[in-house]
Amino acid sequence: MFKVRAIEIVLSIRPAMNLKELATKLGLSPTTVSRALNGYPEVNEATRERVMAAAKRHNYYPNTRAIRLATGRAMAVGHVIPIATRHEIVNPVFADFIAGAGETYSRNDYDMVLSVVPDEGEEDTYRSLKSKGNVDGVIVHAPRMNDPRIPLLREIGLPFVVHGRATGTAEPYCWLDVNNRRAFQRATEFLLDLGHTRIALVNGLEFMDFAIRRRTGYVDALTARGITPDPALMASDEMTEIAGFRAASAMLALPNPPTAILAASMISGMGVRRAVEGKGLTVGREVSIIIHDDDLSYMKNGEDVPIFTATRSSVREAGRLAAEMLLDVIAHPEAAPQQRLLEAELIIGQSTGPAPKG
Amino acid sequence: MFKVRAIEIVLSIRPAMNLKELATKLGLSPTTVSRALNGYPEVNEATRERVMAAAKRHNYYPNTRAIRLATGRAMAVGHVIPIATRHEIVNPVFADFIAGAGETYSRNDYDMVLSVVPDEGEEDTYRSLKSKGNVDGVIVHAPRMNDPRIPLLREIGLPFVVHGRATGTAEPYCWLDVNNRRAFQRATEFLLDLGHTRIALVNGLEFMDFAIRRRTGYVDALTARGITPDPALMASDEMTEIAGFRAASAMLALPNPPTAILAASMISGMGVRRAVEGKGLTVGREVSIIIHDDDLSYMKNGEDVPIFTATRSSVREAGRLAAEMLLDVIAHPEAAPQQRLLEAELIIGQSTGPAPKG
DNA sequence: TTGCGCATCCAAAGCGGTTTGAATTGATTC
DNA sequence: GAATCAATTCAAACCGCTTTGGATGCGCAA
Repeated sequence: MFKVRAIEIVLSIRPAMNLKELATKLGLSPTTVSRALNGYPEVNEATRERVMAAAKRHNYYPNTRAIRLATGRAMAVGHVIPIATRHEIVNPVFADFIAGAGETYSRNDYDMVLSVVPDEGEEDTYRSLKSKGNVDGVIVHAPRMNDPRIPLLREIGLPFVVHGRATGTAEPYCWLDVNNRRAFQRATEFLLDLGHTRIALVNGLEFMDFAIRRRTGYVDALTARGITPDPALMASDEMTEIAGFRAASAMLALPNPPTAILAASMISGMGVRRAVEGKGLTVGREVSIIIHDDDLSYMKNGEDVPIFTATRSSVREAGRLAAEMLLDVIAHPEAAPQQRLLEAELIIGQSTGPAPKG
Repeated sequence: MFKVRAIEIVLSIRPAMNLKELATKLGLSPTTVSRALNGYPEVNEATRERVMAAAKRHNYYPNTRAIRLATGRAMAVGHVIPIATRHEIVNPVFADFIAGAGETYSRNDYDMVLSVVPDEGEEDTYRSLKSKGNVDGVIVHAPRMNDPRIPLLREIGLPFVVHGRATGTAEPYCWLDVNNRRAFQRATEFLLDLGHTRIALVNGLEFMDFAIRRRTGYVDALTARGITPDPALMASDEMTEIAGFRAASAMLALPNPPTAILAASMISGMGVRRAVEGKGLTVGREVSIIIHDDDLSYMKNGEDVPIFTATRSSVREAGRLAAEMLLDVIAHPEAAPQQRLLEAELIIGQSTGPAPKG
């Protein structure tokens, strides 16, 4: 009994083999072993193979902490998530973005570190992340108008990529965004082409940059066809089922109700649908609905919910691409800021149809 | 122009002040400065204050990478998220758990590192996390029956805490779980007390441990009152809106339909509600519904959705507590495995009422 | 034969902290 | 007045890797 236990303890306590030990075992210097493993040219191919084999055999893994200190790089990327507001991790869209970004980091041997901090501590977090050297760069989530994080990050010299854009920021910076304006413009045009003229917008909160752009696209499309946007047909609220339900219910109760509704997300779209059906109307006949579909992996349009006509853009893919961009920025800090605009595609589903005859 | 640019570059390139520099500036040895900052007793209080002040003034932050190498601790905790399946990050519940855990880590100056890896790579990930020394411990998510990760982690000696339990694992291990069996037992009893006898269960996938326990609780409660569980009233599927809708619709179409339905989550509960209303029935009168409510921050029962009667247990709080447990295990690796069972509370909402008179 | 270049390999100096083992000093004890 | 002790402080080793600046040996042109 005691004996067995002692052995276990020894086994679990024995530290992992390190470079020096491996080198000794091979009768080589740590320098050569390190170079052999890292693919440097100044080492004999036969030697390299011997080293690689030995490393595998003794399953040697270089200690990440030592590498990080020696190279001066963190090999890690940060995502700072403020709590208290209901718009971040809280938001189911966020999880998919993180999943996408995480795939990229895994492939490149980077760690993804999430910092969950109180709202007011976000700036301090960036500062300390930088000066303590925990990460090589960060992704900025959910930009707002004149977002203070952008000048801050530039000032402290921490590489970053913004997911979305911050209206009002003058200096160029790295970002990756979906063309929200164009997406909602196209969706609106699609409805106009179907003969709709009373088209409503159930938007997200309009201090978020993407919501502003969506409204612009919607308004532009209407205006271009000579239709004056009706404030009664524009709502702005959280993107929840109940908010969608309420906004749509109110609009449908108007003397001159909409025949088509644009919803900001799948969830609010479900609320809109409930409102329409609750009025005894049929979606796609009396009332058309178009949603924006982030292509969430746990809630596929047409799989988990009936097929909505939608402007679709995978937020997970956006996560992958934003992460790639960030790694690139980290590798080439002096390069000009990259910017990338993804286009959403218009998916025709069963929730839209010709405008009902007056 | 050039001048300004040059200054910027110098500013952004100048490395952060380090211990040695600070020590020199103070006319002290690095040893003393380090000790002063870390609260060791063998340093004069006057000196300590001088050091603290200087550190703040020059805003010195110790380099995390160096600390990690020197102390041999990663000061980081891992969460491994397999992709490909639809049950992890993918799952909106997961985000809230992570947020809760993240709060704990922030408070304790630990980093939270998320590894998003392909399903089949999960075991290798744990191995490499351990041998490369990236983390001091991990949280195991979504345990299944006879989960292979538990023996693996024990074997490689990486501290861990399981969120949930793994039926079939013999050796004791650390876990934190909600008493799912009791929660569903109580919910079922509550319905029985209201006079219901045809009670249905719309469960999650039953290879997940929590789903098994919930069914047990449900079956036990029925059996204890002399009611034989009816297989036609038990469904098991993804916890999506559409799955809830389909399962409930099928049950309500039976010759002898249920008068009450237990749903595994808020989302599937919404599907159940849609099915009930779609049949022209009223929730809380003809059909009672009880859901399990994870108290998700982006979807509050009674705020974003009408109030359901529910068994409630905050998954975010679970994240906080599990993280605390893990930090404790890391600090005292030799201690006996901790285990903690959280009780869900029964929230009485508007979705339940007395059984309709036959 | 000498010298140069190339291919290999290695000793040692970092990276920026923590921690061990002593040294220094002034006060206390006998 | 010598020895002892507690309070402070420091020099140096160490954590495990990378990287600089040589060595070493050998083939080959001069």
